[in-house]
This record gives sequence, C-alpha cells and structure tokens, in this order.
Amino acid sequence: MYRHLERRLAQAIRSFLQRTYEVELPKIVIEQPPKVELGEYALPLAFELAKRLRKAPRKIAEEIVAGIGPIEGFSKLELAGAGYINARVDRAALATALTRDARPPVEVPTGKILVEHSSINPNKAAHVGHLRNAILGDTFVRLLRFAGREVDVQNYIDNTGVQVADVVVGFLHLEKKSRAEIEALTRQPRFDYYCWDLYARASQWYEQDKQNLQTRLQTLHAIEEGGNETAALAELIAVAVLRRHLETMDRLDIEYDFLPRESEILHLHFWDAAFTKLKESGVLFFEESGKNKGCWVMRRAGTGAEIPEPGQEQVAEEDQKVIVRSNGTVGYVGKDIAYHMWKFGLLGKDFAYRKFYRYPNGKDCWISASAGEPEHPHFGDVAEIYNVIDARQSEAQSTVIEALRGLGHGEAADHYTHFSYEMVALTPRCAAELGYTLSEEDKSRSYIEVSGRKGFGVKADDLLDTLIASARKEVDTRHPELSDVERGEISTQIAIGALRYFMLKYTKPSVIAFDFKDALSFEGETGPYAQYAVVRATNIFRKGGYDAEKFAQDAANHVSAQDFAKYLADDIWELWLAAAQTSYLVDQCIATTEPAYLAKHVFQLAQLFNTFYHRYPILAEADEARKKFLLATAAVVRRELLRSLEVMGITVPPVM
RNA sequence: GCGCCCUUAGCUCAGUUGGAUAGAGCGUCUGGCUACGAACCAGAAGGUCGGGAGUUCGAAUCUCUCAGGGCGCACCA
Repeated sequence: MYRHLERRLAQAIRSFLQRTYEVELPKIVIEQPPKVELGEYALPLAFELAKRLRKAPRKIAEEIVAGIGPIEGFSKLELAGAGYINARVDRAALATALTRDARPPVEVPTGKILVEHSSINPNKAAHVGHLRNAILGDTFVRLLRFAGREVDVQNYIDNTGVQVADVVVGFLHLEKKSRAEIEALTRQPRFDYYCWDLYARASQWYEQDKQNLQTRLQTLHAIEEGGNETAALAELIAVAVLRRHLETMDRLDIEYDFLPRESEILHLHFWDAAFTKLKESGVLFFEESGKNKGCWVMRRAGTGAEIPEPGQEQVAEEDQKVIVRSNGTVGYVGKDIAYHMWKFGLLGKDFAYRKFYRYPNGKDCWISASAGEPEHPHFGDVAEIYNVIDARQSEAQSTVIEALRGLGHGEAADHYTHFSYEMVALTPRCAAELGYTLSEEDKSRSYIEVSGRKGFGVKADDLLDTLIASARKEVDTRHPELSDVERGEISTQIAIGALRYFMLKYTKPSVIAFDFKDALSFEGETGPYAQYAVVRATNIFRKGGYDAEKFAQDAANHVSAQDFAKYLADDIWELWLAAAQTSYLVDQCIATTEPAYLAKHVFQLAQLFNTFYHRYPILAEADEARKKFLLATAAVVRRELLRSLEVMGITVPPVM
C-alpha cells in the first residue's frame, strides 16, 4: 500500500510539472520526513527546480502545493522548511486498507530466476562462513518468492576438485582405510566432522614433504577421469558429506531444488560444446608465445576494451586468463562458463536428473546424473540468475560474464548478478576460545580468517547446538511447566531466529568478525527480540479471548474510519506507517540485493511495537471502541512482523 | 604494481536515489515488574562521519588526493 501511494504521488507531481512548467525530471526523489508529525512523504524537488525555473525553492513549492489539486489517498500537501513539500496521507484510509490487508496488484516480471547458493566443497563440515552464504541466499530466494517471482534454487557441488581429492588422499594414504571401512564411517552420525579433521591432516601431510603433492595430483586426475576405484571412493565420500550439508541446512529451513555437480559437467562434455562456441566467437584465442604459450586464453575482465574485438587484438600477458592449459585440460573458469551457458539455455546440452534427497516435508531435491530418470522437472534455461558467492571471487565471476557477452549473449550477461558478500572471520578472542594459539600479529588484528585447510573455524552444527543449548537454559527457567519436547522446539526456533537474524543484520560488504558473545545474544537487535514482540502480541489476544488471526482478518469491521481518524495520533501512527512498509522494503531488498534492509525493518517494527505495548495496556482499556482500535493495531503489526520474519526464514514460538 | 572493498560514538554496525537537528544495538550510569510475561521500557553520557581539496543551494553519501586496513590479480578451485 505504501509503495502505491508513493507511486501515485510521483505520478501526480510528474504530470503537474509537465502541464504547469513543461519540465520533466528524470526521477522524482521521495523520502520520509525526519518525523511523522511532518507527514509521510517528503519531496525536496523544489531545490532542484529552482535553477531551471529561476525562482526561489519556497516559491516553487508554494505553487506546487497550491496548484496540484487533490490526490487520492492523500489529505494534503504542505510547504515545510526552506522548500520541502511534505505529503500527508489519509491516515484512516491507509489504516483501513492495511487492516483489510489490501495489496493492489503489481506487475510481476515473468521469467524464471535461478539462485545459486551454498556451494560448499563436499569434503568437510559446513562452517560459519557457509552459513552466511546459505542464509543470505535462502533469504534472497524468499524475498523473490514474496514478490511473486518463480525461483529455482541450486547448490553447485564441486565433487571432483582438489578439496575432495585431499580427503581421499587422507583415507587412502594417511589412514590406509579399505573401502568397507570408509563405507562404515560414512554411516556414522557426523561423518563430515571426521572429514574436517582428516582434511586438515592431509593438508599438513603435504607440507611435511613436497613429494606428497604428487599423490594429490595423481588422485585428482583419477577422480576427474572417473571409472576407477579412486573415483568411486571420491563419489562415496562426496555424496555422504553432501547429505550431511543438506541435513545441516535443513535445520535452518534451507532447501534446494537441484544439485548440479562438476562430475556431470565433465562426463557429459559440457566444456566441449562451450569450447567450440568460444573459439568461433573469438572470445578465446590461442597464445603462441610467452609464459602462456600453448594455452587457450581470454581477456581478463576489467582490462582493455569494453567489447573486445573478436580475434586479432593483442592482449598483454598480464591481462590474459588461461582457460585451457597447454596440456589440454580445462580450468575452473572454463567449466564455469559452460555451466552458465547451460543456466541460460545457451549450451545446447542438458544434465540427466535423478532424485537425491527427500526433505521431511516431502519435497524432493534433484541431483545431476549421467543417466537419470525419464521424468524430471525442467531446470536451467532461465531469464535471470543470482550467484551468491563471496567477494573474493568477483574477478572470476566478471570473467564468466564477459565471456557470455563476448559470445553475443549480452542480455544474459546483463541478467547475471554476482550476489557478492564479505566473509565471516573470527575475532582473536573467539579464536583463542577455540584453542588456537595466536601470533602477536594475529592478536592485534580485528579479525582472523577461517581456514578449512587448517581445520580452523566454527562448524555450523556446533554453532547451532550451542545456540539451542543456550536458548534451552532460558526456556527451562521461564517455562518449567512445558513438556520436554515443547521446550526443545521453542529453543530451536529461538536459536534459528538468533542465527539467521545475526547473519542478516550486517550489510553484505561488511566482514563479520564472529564472536560467540554477539551471536549468542538474545537481547537488543536480535532475532529473539523480534520473536518476543510477536509473542507479546499473541498473548494479548489469547488473554483477551480473541483469535489473533481472525481479529486481523476482520479488524476493519471492528474499527470504523471515524475511529481510525480519531485515534491515529502521531505515536501510534508511526507504528502503522512502519507496518505498511513491508512490501516496499522487500522491493528495496531485491533491487539492491541487500537483505539487511529487511532485518532493519523487522527490528524497527518490533521496537515500535514494544514501546506501544508498554504505553498502552490494551486489555485494561475501558473505552470499547478505543480498545478495538488498539487491538487492530496489535493485530496488523503482528501480521506484518510474522510475514517479514518468514521472509527471513524465522518462525515464532507460541511462548518464549 | 594494477583492480575491487572498507575507515561514522568506548565496541559492533545502520544511514537505499546527495537533502531538514548524523542513528541503532552492546557496554557504562539513573530509573521502572502486585505481569496484555522485564528476552522489555524510560532517561543520561558519548561523534572535527580517517585527513585535505573540489562539485553543489545543500556532502557521511559524488569527484580528486593523501593516510590506514582488507581482499583479489596461478597453466588452483
């Protein structure tokens, strides 16, 4: 509703400027006044027009206010300050629409969107860094779906890379395990934890003797080639760890539709198809001399001309990115180009598919296969893609985008978004708590990077367990009357709320310096704070003998427009106005690929509600009409909080 | 060396398209539970927005420059 009023206001201004001054502004800036008393929307456009119209800003603002006429949904425009125009909405009308949950239809772009996130190497347990990726990605999926878009969620699995090879080396050469022994281990509860330690040990083993790196190389080649015992072991291990990752993410209500794997990109020869097209288009060229002699290379993104001339141009050696090595093997970026051509339906090849994992709710997650099931959903061939990948890979991502552009697929390139975010590191104190000895230099740093290779980091399942245990302590003391199962469920909801909120409250470019003290906080700007606001609202209805959902649904029948006009004073109105902004905020989050704005919205709404809750004892209200109005306020805010939290993947327990 | 990002209160961070007096949370200090549950609320203290110059009616926000920090820049992924 809020964004519709904004659009209508912009339209009215635009047409007034057109017919009165015959001017057109590229964009009408509309913002919120610093205080609700001043109105709902503020327009600073008179300042901008002053020079063009050769009039004082105040004078222009006066003319606009006087001449624009009535705008549906608005009570009036008024001049403020040195030339601001503040617009006041018809509060009763907006409140009535909001209680009815009126959501005027919006134009939803057609075309499927593919969001890729998580993409954890299947060789060790997931850690906090992976959690940030998955929570950002999953929340973005929820934002898109809230906005009415069709979304496929993919989790790319690099099951044939060096990281998997390292664990295979660990099993075969360090532990000398048989296939049967490894199989037995994969059936152990937290097999990924076992691999976590083994991966670190293998990495150490390479450092002990550089000769050991030969073993790694041989293992990697065997895995890439496939059809041998080493590759079969790698498959066994990677699949088992992958299952663990799906279980871990499912604890946070994160699900995937499809798991494309590198093994299929290799075995179904995606690269061959891409290679032909890349050579034909001149994106790739053969280097005949210099350090890249014998390689197929392309221009590195961000260097030289925007649109490279096919073929002939000279690209300086340092601006070259090797795609095909002189021994004929293709590197990671090459495989990624082929994979992204597939995403946009530009490769002329497809995966085979089989069902891999069934979520407790019955939903199936599919995986790529060389030979699959005849009946399967259609993946790929999408209109837009978002890749949730950390900022360190921005250059590689740009290179893939430029390859698509060079192939003549400019539209695909324009709809390719690298959803870039910064890493999660650990504070020196947190690292020390985990038992790592720190150098003097490390101690002075504000954060220390996690390293799977060193086995240094906070595992996702451990963090969740710690959060649940911490919530459990609180729930146990607050609600001894509840059953063990109930207390467990509530603790889990609180833990997930705290974790998801924590990962979403920071904007993407901010490095999160992880610390248990902050992450375990349930007070202040946290998920549980918002959950608690909803619980309080629910309690009002329960104690009052109302059904919260039902009351929200027909609140418009309880409160007349006259009552709204009478009772909507500034302080309560601020709460209504914030509640009206959920869809607006969702749009902002999508347009800027920044879910943190939604977290801020949730917190602001919860905070305003808590103030309201404290100031107005609703059930004690003697005036029946006023009581109904206060209840409507609680019902609408509760609904918008639940709705916004759901987009963040956070549910609310009945009590806490 | 080149490229990208960052520097805002004691700490951790917001500040979306340049706009009205720069905001939160935590921490510190003062108050508030005979409850629609205090995982809460009210109040106080705390800032030359890294330094400098420019553009603009107006700059935390845009440009340049300097300083400090991070991350990329493999025939790894």
